[in-house]
This record gives sequence, structure tokens and C-alpha cells, in this order.
Amino acid sequence: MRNPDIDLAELAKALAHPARLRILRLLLATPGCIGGDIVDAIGLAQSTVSEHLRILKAAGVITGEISGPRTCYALNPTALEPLGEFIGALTPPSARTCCVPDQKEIP
Amino acid sequence: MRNPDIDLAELAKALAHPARLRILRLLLATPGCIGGDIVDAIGLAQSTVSEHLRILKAAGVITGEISGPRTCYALNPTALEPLGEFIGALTPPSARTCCVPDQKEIP
DNA sequence: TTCGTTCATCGTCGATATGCGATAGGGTGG
DNA sequence: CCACCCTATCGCATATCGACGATGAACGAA
Repeated sequence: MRNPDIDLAELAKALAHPARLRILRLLLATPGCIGGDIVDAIGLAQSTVSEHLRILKAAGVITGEISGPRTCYALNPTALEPLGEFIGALTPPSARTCCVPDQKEIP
Repeated sequence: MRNPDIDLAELAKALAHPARLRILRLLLATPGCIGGDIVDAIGLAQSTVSEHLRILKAAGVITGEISGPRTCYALNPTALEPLGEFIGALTPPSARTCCVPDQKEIP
């Protein structure tokens, strides 16, 4: 991709919804494989939750493997690293004196 | 606010656009005060850039102080810290062994 | 005061996102 | 094979976003 901002914007867009953030928290707190339990935990319609999962999967933030009759969703930890580095570059050095990840890669 | 996910989603939404990411990069690379130069650098209409600046300011990501005939925009580095911590919690420990910012504050 | 510069706001349009019910697909069990 | 559970997809309605031109408001300079 010629413009990295587009990819970063896609990542940010995937996080730009409370329901999707809730799903990510749920995946973070659940070690194993969860499927329809997400629907009950989120409180939205099954089709709506499925759409949010599709968006997260399209952004690469999560992975969905079919495991028998259900789908196993899990976090893809590396996907958010570029966005994390971008935010880290905007964060002042005073808050990250312990870890400066080469600021020259951002511009 | 009862639900912190809403605030995080607002922050992420502020970053969910290439033009706004470009503006943030520009502010990061420009030490002093910039105003209309942003319009030329972004390549969009002045009203469109003003709208993006309004969104960023509403999210608290930037500050805009009126300095004479122009407005001085600057980064507000602390605004993105909650989102950065959230992403850090989703990022695997292997990628941040140098700086673990107390993961228990996220849930 | 009058002009020019700079930025914010308004109205509008098309595009996109969000939510739901209904429906189809696919695998497991009986 | 058939029925059941889980998931994905399809339409559709509403809401929000993104972009622009035009207009308005504030300030400094002449």
C-alpha cells in the first residue's frame, strides 16, 4: 500500500465502536475459544455481533477458525502494533522514557 | 461516564481517517504553531480541514488556541494514553517486554 | 474605517456505517 | 435421513460521515 495512513485508519476504524472494544476485551479475558457466548455477553442481535466480528476479522485484529460446529475467535496480537507505535509516537517522551521504539519510522 | 468503551471508541474514531492521521503527523513534525499551512499540506478544501480539526479537538487529541489572526494547533499528548494502554493490553508481552504499564488497569 | 487574511460554520449531497429480522449454509447428533 | 444448533449472509431502514462551496466572524494592517 502506498499510503500507510490508510492502513492505520482501517485499524483505528475497527476499534471505533464500543461493541467491538467489548468483544476485544472479552477475547482478551477468555483464554480459550468462544463463539455464540459473545452474543449473550454483548447484548446485541446475533447478526449484528457477527457483522462486528467480520469487521474485526477483516482488519486482521482477530482470527476466526472453524472448530467443528462453532467458530473459534482469538486475538491477533501483532495486528495492532503499527497503531500502537503511532500512538506511542504522539505520546510525549515523559510518559514512555522506558521504551522509545525508534521514532524515525513514523514520518 | 459509566462505560469507558465509549470514550475509547471516540478516541479511535478520531484516528479513523487518513486525513486526520496526516494532520497529527504534521503537528508532530512541526514544533511551533501552524494554521492554514495544514490546508496546503493535506490537499483538501479549507472547510474540510477545519472540520477534521474540529473532530480532533472535540476528541481532545489536539488543542487550538487563537493567536492573533490565526489559530495555533498543537498536540495534546496525554489524550491518547488510554487508547495506547488498551492497545498495549492487546499486544502480546513478547513485543513489549521493555515497558509493561501495569496491565491490571485495563479491564 | 476599510480592506485582506484566516478560520469557523451552514447547507447539501453522496457514501458509508449500524442495527435488526429473516434466511441460508454447514456440521453434529439422533 | 432429519432435526437441531451455530454461524454467516441478505435486505432494508435509519443514522452518521466526508467533502465541498458559500457565507459569516474576528483580527491586523494600511
